[in-house]
Amino acid sequence: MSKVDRRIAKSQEAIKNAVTELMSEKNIDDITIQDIADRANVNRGTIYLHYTDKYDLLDKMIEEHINNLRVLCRSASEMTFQEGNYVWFEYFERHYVFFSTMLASKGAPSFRSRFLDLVIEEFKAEVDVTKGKNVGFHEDVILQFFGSAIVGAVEWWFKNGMPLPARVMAEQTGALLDRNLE
Amino acid sequence: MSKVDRRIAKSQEAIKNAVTELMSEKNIDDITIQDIADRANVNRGTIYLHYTDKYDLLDKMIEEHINNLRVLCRSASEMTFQEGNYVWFEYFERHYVFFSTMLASKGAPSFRSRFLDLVIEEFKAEVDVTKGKNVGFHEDVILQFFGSAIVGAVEWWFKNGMPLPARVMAEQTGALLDRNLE
DNA sequence: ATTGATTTGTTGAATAGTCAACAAATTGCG
DNA sequence: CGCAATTTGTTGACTATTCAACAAATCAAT
Repeated sequence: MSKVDRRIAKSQEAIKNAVTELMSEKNIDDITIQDIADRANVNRGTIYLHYTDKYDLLDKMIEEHINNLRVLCRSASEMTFQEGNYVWFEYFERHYVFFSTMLASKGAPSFRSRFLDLVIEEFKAEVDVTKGKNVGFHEDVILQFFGSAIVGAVEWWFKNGMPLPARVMAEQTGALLDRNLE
Repeated sequence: MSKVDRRIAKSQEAIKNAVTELMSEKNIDDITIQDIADRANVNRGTIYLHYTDKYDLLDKMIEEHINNLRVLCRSASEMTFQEGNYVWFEYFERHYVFFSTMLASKGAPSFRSRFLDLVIEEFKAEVDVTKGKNVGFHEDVILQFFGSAIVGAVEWWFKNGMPLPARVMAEQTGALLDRNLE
């Protein structure tokens, strides 16, 4: 919580927003540092002050989103799957541009698996899958199975331009998880 | 023209936007410098770096808008009144929050007269009102008459929440001016 | 009027951002 | 391929912004 200098916060915010915008327009490899600087209204040198290169910047952005989701998870640990999922889907909605380009085929190929890892990690922490209706199953099978399921649903949601409200997505995926994991 | 340090431009832009936002929410006298700094996401000291106080800041904003309108006028000097007015009304529309709070009774009482002065000044520069259908009239009477007319129309437009598109306002006021001044 | 709280305007030191210039690396095209 | 143009990453000097601290001014209510 140590107070970050306001200038740093503003510059990084502008830079990250610029990247997400640009990524919805063209492939990451076709984006130059100068493009980012222009869009962010920041001197090119400022970017090097915080990131070693384009990919480091993207990595840090991914890292940050993953971490925000992790925090959301912790704060929602006492909720049902339906409520908890809604918190996630709200976050997705708020960062639509980022997630939809990230999950689109050529955003950052690594993102999908980072995302899946997080989902599974959180399932593992929140649910004891070896009790109840899932006795006898191998834990990793269960986790991989339902982790992939939820990630796939999210992917579908973005690729089809969020055809359902976040609330509905949360309720339906939540219900499916409840039915299988609680 | 590109010699203003980027940081100065960004800070001033943020500060001015913050003020227009805040002015649409409460009276200028109820706005503290800290309010502005918070909204602009800028240190309080930064404001004093550019403006001596709240009212100086507001003055400079007014000055700038008046001047922008003046420049627009020059660049539109070869147009008909209808075309030229459209340029103005587009500018009004783009800065809706500012103009509507400025022309609202409690905005800045001085603004209306500054605005009227500009309109008259530009009429004087663009139109020879003593020729044609206006021979025999006193120039200042004509200028004051039609200056007030256009300012009043703009005022009405803002106070009623821009009930007509800028294009229509420009066409109608433009036609009325053409009929009387050309 | 006397309090206590908020806002103001100013200071000085620390630092983030700017800008221009540079060489090295990469791209792209005939 | 080879060459020109662009992009990259780095540097150093300069300056705008930040932040915390301060006393003075203003406000609000008893």
